[in-house]
Amino acid sequence: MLKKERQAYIIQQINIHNKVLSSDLCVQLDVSEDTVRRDLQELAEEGKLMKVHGGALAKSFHFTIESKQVYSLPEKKIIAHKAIDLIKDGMLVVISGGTTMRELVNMLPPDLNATFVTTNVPIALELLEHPNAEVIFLGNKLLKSAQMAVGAEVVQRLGQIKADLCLLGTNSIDLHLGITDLEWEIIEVKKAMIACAQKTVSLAISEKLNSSQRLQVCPLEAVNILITELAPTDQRLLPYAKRGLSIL
Amino acid sequence: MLKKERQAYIIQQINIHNKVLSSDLCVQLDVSEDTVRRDLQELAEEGKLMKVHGGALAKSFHFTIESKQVYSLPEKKIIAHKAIDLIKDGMLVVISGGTTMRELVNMLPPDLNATFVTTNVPIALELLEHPNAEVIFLGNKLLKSAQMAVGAEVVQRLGQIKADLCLLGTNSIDLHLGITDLEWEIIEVKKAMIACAQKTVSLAISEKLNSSQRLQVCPLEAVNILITELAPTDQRLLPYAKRGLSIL
DNA sequence: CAAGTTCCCGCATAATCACGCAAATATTTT
DNA sequence: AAAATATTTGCGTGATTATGCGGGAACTTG
Repeated sequence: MLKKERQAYIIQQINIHNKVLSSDLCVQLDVSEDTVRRDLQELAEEGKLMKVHGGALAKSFHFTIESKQVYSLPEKKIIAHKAIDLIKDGMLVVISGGTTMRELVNMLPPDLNATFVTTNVPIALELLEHPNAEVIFLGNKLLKSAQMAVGAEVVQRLGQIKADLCLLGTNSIDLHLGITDLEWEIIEVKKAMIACAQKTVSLAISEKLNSSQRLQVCPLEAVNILITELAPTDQRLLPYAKRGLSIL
Repeated sequence: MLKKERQAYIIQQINIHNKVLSSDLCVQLDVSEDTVRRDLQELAEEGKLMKVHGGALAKSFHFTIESKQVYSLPEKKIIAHKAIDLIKDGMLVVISGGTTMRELVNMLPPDLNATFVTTNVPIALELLEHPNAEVIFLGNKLLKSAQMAVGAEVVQRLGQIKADLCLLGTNSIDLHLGITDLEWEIIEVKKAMIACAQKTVSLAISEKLNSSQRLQVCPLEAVNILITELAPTDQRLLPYAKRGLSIL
């Protein structure tokens, strides 16, 4: 096999998977690791990839990683961390949008092998960076304000899914109305998300507690788990625990 | 055996296998390696192949080795600008992915009132920034390498659409196979895009001209308009014009 | 911090290449 | 047709390139 061929193969792999491992390549290409490393180095010098310990990454991959880290409130990280523990290999997870959710996707362990269903464009993009996640985007008309797909199509297709988990970014939650939101079209989708999942998890910063908007997504009883940045024993969470929610 | 014969044979082998080894050729042609090397050098000077250490590669091979462009080239801006003129108020436009297309979306005039259909996540995100564009994302399983939705669902839903324009980011186009691409799933979607639109526009940097990949998206005749960064009168575009494509 | 990878460096080997020259072949001129 | 000229080819030689291997440094991970 010619050197250029090898290098073309490497680039191809990079374009598909966003990364390559030297150890994989030297088996696939049937050459020594040194040769692979030399190839990677050359390609790196030509600016076609980014060499890292153990292999190489697509250049674009690195950029998106660097350009993240902008919207990271420490509270959101805590919440995201708690929620990630709920996701196990093989699960089908429906997730909504929001910056907390983006943080969560960002922090997903790379070896996690789960399938994610979403209607939110930035979330989908973030999920695509994950090496092992399978991503399903339920599309239709996109709502600009929420950067997500909405409408009957989406609701209908959600109805055809049986998910293990529904992770809901939550704008407002209180004891009377449960989860509420602003726009009719968003509510319809969130309702469908909750309906199709076995367990519903609400992710909310503590400041969103005890606030409400006009339209109800679901009553408090429809939520199984509530995650905030607070300790589960915090005073403010007590009323929610009494209503039967698990607090994390 | 005559020199011309030998060289014709070499070209033939290149066309079949996309590569030749000097060592193979000197056995097959029963000449010394020097002769083979001299032939390859000549053919390389004529631009008919690409000489590398140990043999030669098809010219088209050169393109598969190019990695994703991260920054937008000025050529892409020229192309985007030409394409934008084709989009009028009230149109339904199907658009594929790629950096050129992203450039295009970015440059859309803010007062344009059109509807866009896409299956590409970054494009959708970009379109959402536009104040007046209506965006429809056809979703399903997402393909990581292309950051786009693929599969039967998408193809089927494209079939239900009647679009005015299909803007195709083009990886490879040549006179023989028309538009070609790398992955099967991408081709299926692009085919459906072309089928549902009244006019198909191919956007391609001139370096993509006369290159081909393994899988055919559509024959040249299915393309109505070809846009490159070159002047429409450029020599390199003449053969395409003769085949009935409008050149912009 | 300790084990296991991965990396880097220099060297040995083998393949490939470039160059000059002379023999063979083709082309042109006389 | 013979001679002169030009082109092509093969081979020898030495330079260049590609690759694998060993050993020690550097990094990763638990």
